[in-house]
Amino acid sequence: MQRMNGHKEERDISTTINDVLTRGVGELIDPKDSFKEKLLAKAQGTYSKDIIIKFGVDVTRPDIHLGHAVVLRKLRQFQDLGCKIVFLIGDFTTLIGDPTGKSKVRPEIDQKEIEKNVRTYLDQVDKVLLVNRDPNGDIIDGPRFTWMRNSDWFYGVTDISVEGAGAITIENERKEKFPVPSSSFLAKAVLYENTRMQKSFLKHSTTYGVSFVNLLSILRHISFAQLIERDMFQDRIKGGEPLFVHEMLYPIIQGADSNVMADIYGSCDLEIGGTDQVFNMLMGRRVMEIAQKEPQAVMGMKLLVGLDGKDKMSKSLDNYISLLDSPEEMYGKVMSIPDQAMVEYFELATYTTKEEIERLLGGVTSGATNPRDAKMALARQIVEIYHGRKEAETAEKQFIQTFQEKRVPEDVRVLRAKLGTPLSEILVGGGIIPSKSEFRRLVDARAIKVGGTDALKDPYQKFSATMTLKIGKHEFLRIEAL
RNA sequence: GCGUAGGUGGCGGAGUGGUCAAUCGCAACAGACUGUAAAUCUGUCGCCCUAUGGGCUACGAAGGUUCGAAUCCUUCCCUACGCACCA
Repeated sequence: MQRMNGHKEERDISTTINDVLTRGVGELIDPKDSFKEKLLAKAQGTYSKDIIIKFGVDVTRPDIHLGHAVVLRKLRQFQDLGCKIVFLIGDFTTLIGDPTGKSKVRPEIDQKEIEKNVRTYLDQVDKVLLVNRDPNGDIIDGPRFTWMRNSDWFYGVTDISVEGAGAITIENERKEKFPVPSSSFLAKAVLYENTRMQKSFLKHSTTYGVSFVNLLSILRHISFAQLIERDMFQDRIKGGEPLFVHEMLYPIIQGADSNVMADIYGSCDLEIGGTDQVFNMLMGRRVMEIAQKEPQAVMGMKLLVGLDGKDKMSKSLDNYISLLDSPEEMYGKVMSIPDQAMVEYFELATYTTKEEIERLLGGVTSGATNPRDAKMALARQIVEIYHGRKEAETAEKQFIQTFQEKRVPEDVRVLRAKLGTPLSEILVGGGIIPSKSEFRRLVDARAIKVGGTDALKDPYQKFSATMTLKIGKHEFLRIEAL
């Protein structure tokens, strides 16, 4: 009996693992299935080491959107299989700068901005992942999750400056204070975010530093041809566009990250990212091989298209659904995607089984199901994942009332203003409309409706009594007296 | 280092002394139609001003010529391509 049960479980685990390794996966590089075997062994309790999974975070845009969530949700599945996720915050790489950006920002300012972004980013993580936080809400090193930043090893001590001489001090058990020289490693640790530098890293700091010499010894194994074989680089060269050396170095630096992580955690078993990151992640394999370590497996997740149904979801194209969006916003945004994008959204953004997806979309093709209803099911499910069932139902109800029955929603944003203030001023001041010129255009286009029905015609109209405005397609707003 | 071609609005790309806030395409926004889908059609698309008009800021940067400059001159910065240098 027991033996049969054991068999059954084994098969279940194996199916689960297969599913985790395929669903939503665009590319998986795992020669000889060595990573898969680790997963199996872990599930069976025969693998005692941690399975470390690296995810590189770009902190230039801290909002997590549904596209990122595709990867995060995959990471969650790995957590459930017993793996440890390590976020590698690419703050150093970000700081070197995106060459397409025109502005030359001062590093100190940049560093602050990055710091803020790191916070924002990490604050959202537990929408999907299992993390441990201390009473202050800061993420602490846990069995299933931790994070680190590559500036920890790419900065040299000489890169550190201190505001005001002797600003940094340490205190011993006898409450005696000692100034810390700004050039010391400790000062660096204190300076950098005051601070959570990985304890394990601090202990071994000196051994993991990525010195210029070390970097060069890696570089001498990688040829120019290997680097520029990347599509993106080829396109640029053919297009007569500039390609800077540091950009070519990016993949290698990312690879060095994997290598350092393997030093710190004992291994770096898998790196996950979008399919657009596969080249970079493969470079991690290469660097690890050069350093004579077991190379990481690489998993490239399919890229989720944005609301336009064409380009990949990204903040810069403003075609994204943020995890911080309200249930109503989220629901509405999902409804606005083109029908063709539905399959992909089901596969990448929900837990709906393959069979269920096929059934639903089969119904749409045959005409038995209204595409709208399939999409509503999709929207409901996505909202449910991030906000819960109740919120999802409310959002759906409100969507129906607002857009199918054309009623003004009950809880809308409220702006308060003094009586007699021109509406234009209130809306621009409240950040609803970017400029007064834009306000005038909207008025001319009859795009602002009072009470949801009558178009506002007078651009100079002043605020006289509580009113509800509909601006454009989906912006509702109430103005109340101050 | 030398030479050639360039640097214009979110992107592509016109314009080479006044009629240029800058043709056009894409993107975006709004209206109509709809399922807040797609497609289509129409309008808008630097900022400010109670405006069929006026003002301000902008064509890599800084100066200059001119009544007047995105357009001419000078210097500087940046990019691509070629040559040279170096092997």
